[in-house]
Amino acid sequence: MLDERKLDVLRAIVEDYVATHEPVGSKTLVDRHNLGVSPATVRNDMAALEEEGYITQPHTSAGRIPTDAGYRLFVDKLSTVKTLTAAEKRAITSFLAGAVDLDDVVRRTVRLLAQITRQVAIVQYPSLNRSHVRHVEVVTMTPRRLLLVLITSAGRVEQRIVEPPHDVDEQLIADLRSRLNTALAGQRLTEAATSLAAVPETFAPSDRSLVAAIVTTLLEAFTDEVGEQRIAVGGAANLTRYGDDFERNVKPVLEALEEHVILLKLLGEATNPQTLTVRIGHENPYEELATTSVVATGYGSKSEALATLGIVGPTHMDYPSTMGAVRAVARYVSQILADS
Amino acid sequence: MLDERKLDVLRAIVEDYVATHEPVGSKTLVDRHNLGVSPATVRNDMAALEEEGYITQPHTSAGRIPTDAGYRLFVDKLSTVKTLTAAEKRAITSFLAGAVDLDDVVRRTVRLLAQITRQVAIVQYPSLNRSHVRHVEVVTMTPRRLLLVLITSAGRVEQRIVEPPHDVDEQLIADLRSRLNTALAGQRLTEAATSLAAVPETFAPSDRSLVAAIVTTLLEAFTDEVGEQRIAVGGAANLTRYGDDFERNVKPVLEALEEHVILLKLLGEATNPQTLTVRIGHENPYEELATTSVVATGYGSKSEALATLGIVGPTHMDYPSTMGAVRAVARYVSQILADS
DNA sequence: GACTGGCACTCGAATCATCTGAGTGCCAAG
DNA sequence: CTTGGCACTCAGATGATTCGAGTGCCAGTC
Repeated sequence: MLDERKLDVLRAIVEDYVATHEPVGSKTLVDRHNLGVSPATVRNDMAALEEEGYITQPHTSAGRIPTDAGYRLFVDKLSTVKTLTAAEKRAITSFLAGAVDLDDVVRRTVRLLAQITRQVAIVQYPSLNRSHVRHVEVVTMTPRRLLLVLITSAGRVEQRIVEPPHDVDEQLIADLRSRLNTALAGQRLTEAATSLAAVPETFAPSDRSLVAAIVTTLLEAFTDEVGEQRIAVGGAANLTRYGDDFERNVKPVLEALEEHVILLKLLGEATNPQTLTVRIGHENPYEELATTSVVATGYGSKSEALATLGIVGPTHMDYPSTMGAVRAVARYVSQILADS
Repeated sequence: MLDERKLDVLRAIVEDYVATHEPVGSKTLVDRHNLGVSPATVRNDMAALEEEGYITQPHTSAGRIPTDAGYRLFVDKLSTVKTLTAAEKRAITSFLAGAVDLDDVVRRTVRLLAQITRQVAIVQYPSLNRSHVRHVEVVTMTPRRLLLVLITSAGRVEQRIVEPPHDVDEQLIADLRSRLNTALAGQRLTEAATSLAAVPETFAPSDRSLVAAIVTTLLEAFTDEVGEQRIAVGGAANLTRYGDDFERNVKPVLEALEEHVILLKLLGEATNPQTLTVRIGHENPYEELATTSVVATGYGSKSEALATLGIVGPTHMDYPSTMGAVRAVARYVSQILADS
């Protein structure tokens, strides 16, 4: 049905349209790419491609533009992910290496990704389902006010204030602190919740109500921490490069960026950094984002992804470069995280 | 020069223009506001107002629009800050009350502010110049790897990893922990840095190199913490309400939102929550933001501001309502922070 | 059978002329 | 000082016209 040359034509159309953002006609196509055939031939091929639904005409006497299906075919079969230059790779590592803590890594990653791809970048904070309890700290601020601090292996810190029903004994706190750490340290957050429930029973009945109060709050912190899916966004200024139809193209994206729930859905399930997810136009789950594509991938470790990062941009983006950049950034972030 | 009625006319022009975003003429003006005089009279007044530089004509045969100076006069003399309805106030308090920690307070505040004002909201995290050391924790992760955790009175947590030159003794760590807390707890971050310098000397010479390494890292954390000026932004989708001249109006703002340094400068010095800073069009320090106004105020406590929050919007915004909302939110956030 | 040059046709976008009306400035009268 | 009246201005809307990139199709060529 579609021979080699027709695919070449489709590839040329996509590349041209992405570069110019203007419908591309048969003449310009043979001028710019050396297809070795005449415009008339190309026109025949175009007719076939349109028949198959890969390209379309905005109006009768205009050139063709790729459809979502056209981009899809292009991404799947007609292009290869572009690898970054050595200089770019160096820039990435040195920029990421400067990070001081997890938050900083994420912030830098977002910035970096937005800058390289010149698109809107989205980075999900490392998910904590799989992270471990590193340390639990109980600090007495005043006799009636305790501060609980939970530190996880992903480097995140969760803190809660507890106001116990009656004054607390410093000795009891020290005891509690050590028992909590013995019971929980090294456990996954999800398991830790279970272990936690058993702790109050090990105390003398008179202390149990107090311990229970503390444990309850700590438990809340655990579940919050597991459930929370934080996200960082950057490069919104790149939306100006979308083209003009502001209302239709830019507004929905801007709105989506405010709703982290939507972003999470857009990013989708975390995959390992080898696999890139590309969702083109209508393929993504929001009607309003029909002119928008998402390129995402997991990061965290070679085998198991901790979280997802990616970019959002117009369907007429430069997929090979963008995909290359997203993949590279994901790999380097994974590396940085593994090292620290 | 400008009698009472001329000022009434200016007020009417501003209110009308803000509502319609269209140049307002003498006829429509007398129709909509009951000024009690004829269009011809209004025209004379308008001529005077234009002479004085408060209004201008986009072109000869069009109505008038306020200049920056016109808005300035309106804000300073012709309007009163609009107070919120009881329902709105209740909504604010209940929304803020649900916050679990400082980060959450800030996130909620941004969202709230963006929603009420329907503008882009900016909230600076409480500045730490004035905050105190609440607790310092030293955790042994492996014998050659320590985790330092600094908790401040503003509820922020800073963490660092130290890899000491040789294995550490658990006893020494415990000792160090208690000495650090005795020396630092309750001190302001800036003072604490000084006190910190004296700590190594109190240890036996053999331990000093180790202690010094830890202290140096902690010191870094202190200065980072003091210097860092984090900012949260929200409601960018409201930029779509700017009008149409995308390139000129929206793009610069979107770009500014990425640069937190610029935002900090826009927000300006923190004032107490009673005082509202309004910077109109050219008054703000960036040429590109000439069509943009900023409404900001400090928050934190009645007398002394911890940080600044505010909104950014088109010069033709509804100042009385916006100012009312900003002021109200600042007050309620201050209250929440004081309570916790 | 695949490719090509030629040609008539289509139709959006650009150009230009014209019209319309909201809004102005000014003046003379109240 | 205010007002009705009036001539004037000019941006924006409307409509006719042109222009040209691009198309589909066909007949001829390799």
